[in-house]
Amino acid sequence: MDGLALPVLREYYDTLLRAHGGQNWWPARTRFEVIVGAILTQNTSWTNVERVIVALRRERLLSVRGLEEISEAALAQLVRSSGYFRQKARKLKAFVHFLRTNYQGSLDKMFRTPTAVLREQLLAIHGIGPETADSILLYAGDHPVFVVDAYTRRMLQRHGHADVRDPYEEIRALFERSLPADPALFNEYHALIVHTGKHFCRTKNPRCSECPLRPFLPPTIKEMR
DNA sequence: TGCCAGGCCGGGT
DNA sequence: ACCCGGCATGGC
Repeated sequence: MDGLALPVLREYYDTLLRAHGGQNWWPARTRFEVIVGAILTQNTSWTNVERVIVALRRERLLSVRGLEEISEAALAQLVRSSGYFRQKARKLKAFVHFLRTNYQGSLDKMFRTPTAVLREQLLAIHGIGPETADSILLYAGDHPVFVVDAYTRRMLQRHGHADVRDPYEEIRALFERSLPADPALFNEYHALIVHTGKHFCRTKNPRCSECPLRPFLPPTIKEMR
């Protein structure tokens, strides 16, 4: 992948927006809930996460204090249905510990930190990798970073713009230099990619013929004959 | 019934 | 700098 912007990424966005309309993501009531959801949904379907969010809300645990006061073992049981539950309990604990230690438990203070600095801090937390860090920055903090996930990679790969093994940072840089640095745009674009991916690009039963981006696909071998 | 889902870590080359 | 096994539940 070279260092050039890809104007076609703007066309994809326009096309997806026309086809599906605004997605109004991320499904969450508060910034803290966004962060919890971002951690819980790692390699896990959102339906498995939703039950946990509901349970945590019922237990009044969707707050920094709440997660600080419950034991890790008890938390693990509550997040069970989101999978990797011991790992995720530890990760949630690690995040609130970070927030308390560095920002007195205040998301306001945390998100006032310059984007690049905060991104590095988030990446240093156990359980927060590039996608989770960027989801937190964009969807909870309204910072202008593009979130790259499995759907994003699949889309670029199918259209011949990237390889599966391209590093996360390169994919992110590609989007960020091809688009204006607008959090609302990045937010909507990523939501549209996920929405489109879920409906048309599943490994099983792909309905690619109905995908709005189909006109942009390179011809298959069969079609070239 | 196996495969998959909005990743990340730690240890090994 | 990559590569890989482990982590775990619920839906189809």
